Amino acid sequence: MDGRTDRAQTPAEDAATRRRLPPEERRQQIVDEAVRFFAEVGLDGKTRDLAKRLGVTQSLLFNYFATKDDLIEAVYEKVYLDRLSPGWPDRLTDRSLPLRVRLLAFYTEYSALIFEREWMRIFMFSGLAGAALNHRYLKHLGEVILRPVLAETAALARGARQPDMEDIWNLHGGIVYVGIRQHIYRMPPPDDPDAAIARAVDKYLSYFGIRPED
Amino acid sequence: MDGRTDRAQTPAEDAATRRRLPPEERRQQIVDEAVRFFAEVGLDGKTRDLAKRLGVTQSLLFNYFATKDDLIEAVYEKVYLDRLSPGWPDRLTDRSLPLRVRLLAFYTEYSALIFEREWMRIFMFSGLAGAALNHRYLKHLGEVILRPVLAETAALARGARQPDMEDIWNLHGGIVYVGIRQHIYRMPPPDDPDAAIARAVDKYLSYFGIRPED
DNA sequence: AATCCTGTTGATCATATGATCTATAAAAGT
DNA sequence: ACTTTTATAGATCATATGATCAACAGGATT
Repeated sequence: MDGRTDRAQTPAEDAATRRRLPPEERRQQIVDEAVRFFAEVGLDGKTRDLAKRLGVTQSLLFNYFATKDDLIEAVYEKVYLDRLSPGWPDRLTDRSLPLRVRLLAFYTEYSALIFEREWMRIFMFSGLAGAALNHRYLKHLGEVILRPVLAETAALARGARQPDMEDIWNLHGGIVYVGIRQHIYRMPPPDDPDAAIARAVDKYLSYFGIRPED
Repeated sequence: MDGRTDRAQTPAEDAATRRRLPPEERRQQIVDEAVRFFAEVGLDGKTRDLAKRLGVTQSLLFNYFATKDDLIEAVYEKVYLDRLSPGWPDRLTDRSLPLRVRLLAFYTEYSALIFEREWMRIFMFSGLAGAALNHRYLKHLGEVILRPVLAETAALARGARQPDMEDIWNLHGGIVYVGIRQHIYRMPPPDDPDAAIARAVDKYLSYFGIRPED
């Protein structure tokens, strides 16, 4: 043995992760790590494994969350909340700008938010589990984003072709699928995701005879 | 108590599920039910619950599969196998037919195969779990379906616009997303899925200046 | 420096879960 | 009818897992 005393603050322990944190801070720390953890291994991840990652006892988790389900609920809220900015409906319907510009702005920002491993995977896990928040989110998305997009498209569409909701879902799905490929199936991302999005939007608009400057 | 003897073949037991089946038959029965079961509850479904569904002891499962992972592997094989018919590459590149006809035929048949709850959910669960078969399938799909579609599109594209692989993935993703919405997120299906597919294909073709008769 | 509050640990419980093994009984062979 | 074979059940094991609780110790207050 070397001369070091062994009453040590174990050197393996992260210096930044000091013990005895204020409750709110600890709670956030737990939720943050839980998001990463459950996103990786799925919602059946074990509390002991999560605790190990946190460098904390498994029993501590139950000091902050009465049950594992409560913890998962907190993960859902952390992940789902503020993912749909309240400003978008207005911006999507701001007819002082061409629809193309509006759609590109929306999907560029939105994809930056959702093409993220944690979000994509938690969303998928929770969807498969039939979580209520998942349904609410999709309903909300349909109402505040997709339906306005439909209305804007219909207003500008020229020719006999009129969009229906299925067309909007197709646009949306084609774009979201980029993130699914990357984060769920772990395929390599496109060279230029923004370019891919732009082409998807252009394909969509041109199908309804809407020009870039419309 | 009533007068019935209790040595009964329990009336609850399904008459069709007679005991002591020939091994191959029993094995298939187990895999078939396992597909439904794991598709519903996820790959962390418990062997005891599966056995209960089968009206069989939990220990019997381990007579047919050494481990639970082996059973899941059998589920994967059952589900993944024969999902990509070997005839499609030839049919997709058969230039005696318009590309539109070929694409519609493919996606109509393909969607009939994959817009199925068991497939969709097992595919997603296995993708999230990082299963090797999932990667292989997607690689295969890219090689035998999407790449030929790219080549066919490129051959017919008029104007400056040339398709790249991302465009094909976008077409594909937009269509597959119909199934994801329906079976993963449990949203109501489109009124007419085939019509939705046709519009997706038409949108795609028209973007590259390909006419229906090309 | 002594005291108090409470965030954290360590031991532990009850149950769940994958897996094993022997006894049973259904069918096939003779 | 008797024997043999083997598919299946039932009991059981070892470990994993969510959850509980008393005891400890960090750090603020006095």
